[in-house]
Amino acid sequence: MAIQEDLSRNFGFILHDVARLLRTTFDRRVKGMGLTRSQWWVLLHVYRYGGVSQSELADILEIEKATLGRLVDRLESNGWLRRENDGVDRRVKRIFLTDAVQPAMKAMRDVAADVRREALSGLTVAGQERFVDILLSVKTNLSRSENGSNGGKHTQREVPKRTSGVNAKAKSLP
Amino acid sequence: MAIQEDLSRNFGFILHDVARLLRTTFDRRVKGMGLTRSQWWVLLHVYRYGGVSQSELADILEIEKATLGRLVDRLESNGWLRRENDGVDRRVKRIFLTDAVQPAMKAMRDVAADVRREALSGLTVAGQERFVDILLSVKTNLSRSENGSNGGKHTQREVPKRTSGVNAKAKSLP
DNA sequence: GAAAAATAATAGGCTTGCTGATCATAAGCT
DNA sequence: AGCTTATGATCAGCAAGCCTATTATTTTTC
Repeated sequence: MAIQEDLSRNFGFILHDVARLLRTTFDRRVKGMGLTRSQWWVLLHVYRYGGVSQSELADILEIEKATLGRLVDRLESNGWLRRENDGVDRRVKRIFLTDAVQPAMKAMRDVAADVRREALSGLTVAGQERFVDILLSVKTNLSRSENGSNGGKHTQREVPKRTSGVNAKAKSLP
Repeated sequence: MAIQEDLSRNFGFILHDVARLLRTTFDRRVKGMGLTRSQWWVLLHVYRYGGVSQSELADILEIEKATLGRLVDRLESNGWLRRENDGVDRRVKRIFLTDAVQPAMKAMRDVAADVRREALSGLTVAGQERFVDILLSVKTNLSRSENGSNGGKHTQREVPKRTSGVNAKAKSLP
């Protein structure tokens, strides 16, 4: 009788569970579109910050540079984006989307919207807003606690600096 | 201007983010305890369902049998648990905790409680309850939508069947 | 009772996280 | 200028998800 009671209203486990359910539901529906969720997430941010360098992008996505590197490898070899050497700093490679990307991103976006709508069904709009408010406050709490105890790294990041103005079109999403 | 507005109050992305923050905060604090979060999660359920078979456990944890198999490999080789052949069905291997496990599990549990407390700080008890209620309703929505669209698998699972009564001590947690 | 179907565990391959190390290139400091 | 330090990208190795076989063994069906 010990654990079951504990876990059934334990917000940590439930949150973990809901996040996973959200992920797997999405993944199941986009399987076969040629893009994984992580890859789509990368593309979404390259769209927003076109011409970003890999390090900047890794910072934005809050993943390690090595992890991003392999993601970019796959995305590049599947033709979704290309790397270009920076003209000034020869260590830097900048990322640009290819044109092939638009329809797939639109499709993924639509699936995401569907899943969200289904997940939130039954909640009033006001209830959804309160839900988001709570999530944001939990996020703030955790970010603060991260700053307090560790050596930094992902914490206290600046807004990503747009070092290159190239491809800085910020229009509506594909 | 397009994406940033969309994502900043997009519950899917925020939830994903908060769940990750929760995971990484926990992981950072238990690093060096000799157990990962996933391993701890396995042990927790073996504690609850002692003598469970691997397939049953994979069902309970909602992970693939192959994934669990490798987790159990590592846990076994580090001495946290042992496999025993079932006396009746020779395909089955049952999992039992070793005694070494108690202190580590207690420590992990304490960290989890700390992280939860920090995450929820600023919310009233009633607010926390409402939060959990919303999460549970989202979970229900997603489970339903999963049942509707896919071929089953993790969906519509029965309560794990206790085929073996061995080690069925359900006492307070370590 | 024997063939067919189902189930338990494992193996192997792929993705995506992490870490730590390495290499080339820039930047900073006498 | 030259030496040291910092940075950008990559590599290699581990963990833990997924998926699709494969191999024993059981269960079901005829």
